Amino acid sequence: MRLLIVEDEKRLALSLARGLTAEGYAVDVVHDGQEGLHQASEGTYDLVILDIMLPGLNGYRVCAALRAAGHDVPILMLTAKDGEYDEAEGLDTGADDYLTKPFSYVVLVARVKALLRRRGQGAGASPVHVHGDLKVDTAARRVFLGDDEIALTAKEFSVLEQLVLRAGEVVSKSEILEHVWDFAYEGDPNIVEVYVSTLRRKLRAGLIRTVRGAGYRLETSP
Amino acid sequence: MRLLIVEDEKRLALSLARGLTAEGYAVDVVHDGQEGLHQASEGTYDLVILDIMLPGLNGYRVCAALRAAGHDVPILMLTAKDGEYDEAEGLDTGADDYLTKPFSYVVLVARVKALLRRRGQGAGASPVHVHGDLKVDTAARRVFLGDDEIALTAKEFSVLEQLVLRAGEVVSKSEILEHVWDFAYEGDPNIVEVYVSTLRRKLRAGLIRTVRGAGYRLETSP
DNA sequence: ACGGAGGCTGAGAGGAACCTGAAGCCCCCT
DNA sequence: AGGGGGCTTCAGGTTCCTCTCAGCCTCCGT
Repeated sequence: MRLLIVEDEKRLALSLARGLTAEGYAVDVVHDGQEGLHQASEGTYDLVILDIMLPGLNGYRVCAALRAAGHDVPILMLTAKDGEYDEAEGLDTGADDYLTKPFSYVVLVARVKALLRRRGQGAGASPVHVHGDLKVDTAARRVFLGDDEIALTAKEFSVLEQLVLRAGEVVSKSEILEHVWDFAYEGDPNIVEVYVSTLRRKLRAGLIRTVRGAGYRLETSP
Repeated sequence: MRLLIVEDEKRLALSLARGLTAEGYAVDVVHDGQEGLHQASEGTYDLVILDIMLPGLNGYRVCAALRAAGHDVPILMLTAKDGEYDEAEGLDTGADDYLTKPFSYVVLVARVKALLRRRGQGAGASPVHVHGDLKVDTAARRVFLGDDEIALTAKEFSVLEQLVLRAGEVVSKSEILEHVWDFAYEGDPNIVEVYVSTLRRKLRAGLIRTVRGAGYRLETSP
């Protein structure tokens, strides 16, 4: 993880750099806005820590210029004293977060980690199950086949979920019934077949294999 | 954000609860120390407001017991008259802040916010959430869509906040109810739908997606 | 090859889940 | 005490799920 610190107070910059290096990040430091913009534009950083009061080009400008150029690197703004930071302007220019000096070192590290985590969260944090080109995100309740999102109803999703959770194993119809419906379900057990049929049509025929007399199995390898 | 008020003066408790509810917090009230300890031990509160003079078990005891049990929820102590509060004892038992009655409403709210903010920082939570052109600042309780600030009421904001905090995931109606209203909420669950409807009108229709049979999901990518 | 059990699937009735405009209530401010 | 804003309830309307049913297909044992 590479961080860029744009901060003109050399003592502070150095101390931050030292600390963040100790946390395991690769840290570069520049001392004015112009240089900061130039460096950050390389697009090789995972996060930019940006002071607002800077010689040359102030933090807002740097931030706005980066966004205008299409960079979506996370930006953490630093502001000298309470009130200096104009929240609306900060948000407008596209900063992701801000910290008011003086801040504790612990807080800074926490924010940096939070921003990096948030950024990396596109797919990582939620329980996502992948089997071949099938991707099932149980937190978002979304299903992808290759690049296409497949729209499933609540029951359809729940049935698929049962199969995915035990991918490669045979799951019996009664197990699916008990988990997706109720233990007390009184209806036609055929309902499971109906949903499997729908899933095959919406996804791909070969994905859910029937094991006669036993149940269904989600294929794990193509 | 869920708050617990432990206060035996019913009039005061009620008035605090009312005001804090208006600020957008979910508030529960209990009237004696025993019950307060019990409730707070559930660990579902983000902050506890604790009177010192209480029937059953006084505030110091409740506070100490909570800390002894490993709970680090922020605690704001209330004390009847100047001098009653023994600062050393309060700090010893692990309170985070205290207020001397009579206090103004504004001061109370400010302290509550400060404690919650402080906690949020330590945990690495960041107050600004950006998803596409939607920007939500949970500390300032402000919302921007593109360049325009959107005026939201307390409840509207709280509902949106729940969705933003888990952007991309499905949040069920009952989860929203429990966090924004109370566990004890007896009203029509349809209230959530009403607020979602309002948010869609004030923000943009496509932003909050209904996941039938499951809940709502804030869209993260266009 | 044949029969039967197990499995598949299209169609449609019925209803659950959801949306939203309207109206009442309550609190607070003037 | 009047008015306004926010919160909540309610009910009508709409969408689209769910489940049943019935006929057909497939597999397997004899």
